[in-house]
Amino acid sequence: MGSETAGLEARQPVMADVAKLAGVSHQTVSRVLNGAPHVRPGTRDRVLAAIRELDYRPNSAARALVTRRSQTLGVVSFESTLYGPASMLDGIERAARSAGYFVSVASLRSLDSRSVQEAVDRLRDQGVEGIVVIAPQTSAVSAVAKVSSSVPVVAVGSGARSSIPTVTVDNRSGAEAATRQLLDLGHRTVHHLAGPGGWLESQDRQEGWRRALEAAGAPVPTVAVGDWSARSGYEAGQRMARLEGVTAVFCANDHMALGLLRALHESGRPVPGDISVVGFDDIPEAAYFIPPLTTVRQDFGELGRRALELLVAELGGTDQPIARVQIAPEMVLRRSTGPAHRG
Amino acid sequence: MGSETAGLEARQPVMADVAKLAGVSHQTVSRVLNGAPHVRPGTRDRVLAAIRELDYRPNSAARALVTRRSQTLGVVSFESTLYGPASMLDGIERAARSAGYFVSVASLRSLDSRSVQEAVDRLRDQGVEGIVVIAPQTSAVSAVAKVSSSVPVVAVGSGARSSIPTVTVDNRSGAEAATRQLLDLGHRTVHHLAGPGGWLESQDRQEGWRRALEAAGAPVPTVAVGDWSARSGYEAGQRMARLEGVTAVFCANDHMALGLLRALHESGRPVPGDISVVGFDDIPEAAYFIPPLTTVRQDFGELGRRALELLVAELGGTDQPIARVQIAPEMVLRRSTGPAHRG
DNA sequence: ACCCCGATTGTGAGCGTGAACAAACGGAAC
DNA sequence: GTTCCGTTTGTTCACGCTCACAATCGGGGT
Repeated sequence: MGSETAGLEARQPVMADVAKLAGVSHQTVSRVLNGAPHVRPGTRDRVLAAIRELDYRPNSAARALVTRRSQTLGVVSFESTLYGPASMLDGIERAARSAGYFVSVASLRSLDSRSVQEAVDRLRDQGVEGIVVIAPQTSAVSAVAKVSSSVPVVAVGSGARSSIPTVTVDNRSGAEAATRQLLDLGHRTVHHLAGPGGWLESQDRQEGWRRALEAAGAPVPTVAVGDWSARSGYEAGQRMARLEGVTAVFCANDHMALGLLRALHESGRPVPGDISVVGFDDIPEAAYFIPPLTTVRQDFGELGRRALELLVAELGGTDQPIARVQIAPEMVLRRSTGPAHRG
Repeated sequence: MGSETAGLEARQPVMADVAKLAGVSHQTVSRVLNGAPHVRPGTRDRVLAAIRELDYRPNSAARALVTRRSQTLGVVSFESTLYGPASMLDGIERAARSAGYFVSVASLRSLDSRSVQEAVDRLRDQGVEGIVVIAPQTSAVSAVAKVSSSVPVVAVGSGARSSIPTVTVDNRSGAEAATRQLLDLGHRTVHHLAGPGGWLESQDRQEGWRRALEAAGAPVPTVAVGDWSARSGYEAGQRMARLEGVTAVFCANDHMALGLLRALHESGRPVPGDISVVGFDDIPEAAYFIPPLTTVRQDFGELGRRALELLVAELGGTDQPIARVQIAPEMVLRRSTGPAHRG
């Protein structure tokens, strides 16, 4: 039976069907599909015609089974709702596509090690060939480093001091540039609204800020700490507005800067007339804050792309040393910064 | 050879290895793994122990090959960098996970039909069982409807008048509520900054706005058109600031509202003193605009979740009629709206 | 005319799993 | 003690593809 059972519901055509229609063996079809050499052009054409006619599509599971390659990469991401992570994911996906890979995502509920473990396991169960982790928190990265058995892993957006390859923006030099920029405008010192503890970005940006101040011989004020949210920036801003001698603030990200701007506005402290503000990230909205925000741009898409390149290289086989790619951020000057008032 | 070749690099253990270690047949291992009945508890325990000892993980490709189910769903998304799409993706992923599916993403370069076709094909080649499309533009949705052969498709975020199941926010009633809100505050009429043509959201929100005006017997001003970006909102705002008689503006999204707020600010038109502004979406930043933005909240995560539920139901088999889920949006009152000034 | 070699095509095996069927087991009913 | 039936386990096959190898074809050299 089989061939003559012209069942009404035609099952998906398989390679053998194409072969029969083209009058060749299934192996020849396979050769055409995989671009193998030694196929006579005429034969190839007949096979391709048969493929089109049947609308045949190779079964990826069967292929994966025999080649042991799923053509799939996994992405673990944490707050994928935010602009940064979302952009990195986007960059990763595009790069993966052009490298011939599919992308499967697993988002993290929380940042504890168990949750990371779970996400990575999930992806491994699916048979991904490699994993990109978008999880900028110290704990997540170290959790991943522990887990990384048997599947290559690359961290992106952070994790510069872990045992796995990473791609990040140079947070330290970005923060330094921002701080120096303010000092150059004549500010005696620069206050800092940092990100939450445990995030490498927070640490690095804070360190860059501190270093710039010290290099200039400026006093180092107490650090305010937020949680990246506009709300936390707002609250910090209310506190700072009451402080004496604050003329410049470097915020660890644009969202907190947004909240800070509003708090200063409501407290009657004009920006930049009274206080200058700098952010970090350059989210698309930053140019439309009131006033437009001077900030440090990171190219998240590029980060994602580079991370994927790194992963693909690693998959390539020749195991190179653990790579640490750092991308230089770029200062974007807008109207939230100005010269220190003579005071 | 084979069994005695204790190769240094141990290959991934397979079911047979587990079976041998546990002293059972591979089929029994399979039964344990799939929770099949009729396995003696003692046997199950031995198998589980063997699985743990070898750190065995089932080969998903082999399973997919034989069951013809990949346990994978695809997501096609367009501007996945924006808050809305990113949140929907997040919601989809979470829901998929708890339904036992993996999620594979394919982002669109552009919104033409060819590009959509390409993305869908890509996912089908990967063997996804169903697809969620996050692509709120008319053309994309209709392209998908054409393509949807052989794989169930659900559209989310838009597409309320297509031939495929959809999950959306009720844009019309949201826009109506926003407009009515402004009219109730005493404004003679409400101007509208619409989204770009070709987007269903734009159309529906504009229609809701118009309907509310007509219901109140208010004049219907010319519509300004933006492209969702803050920049376009800014430009529209500059134009509106020069117009006579503008006391209230309903923007089709929060980003444009942000730009509009800045333009009004720079033109010396206080909000809400001179002009009231309402947005749509309630992005997390909206509460920290200057002034905080009154807007219409959509729960993007919920949209994603519902879309996935719909898709899973469709996969369930019993083909139900084409579903149209609409979620009610919610007005969020903040300080960007106030009573019309007398005069 | 015959042999050799590269180009081209076909054949068979096996990837790791689940499904169908068969076999073995063990207790209850007679 | 025998029969019957439900529980438990094993055997065999197929899923659709790629890989290794064998077979065939065809032209150039001798």
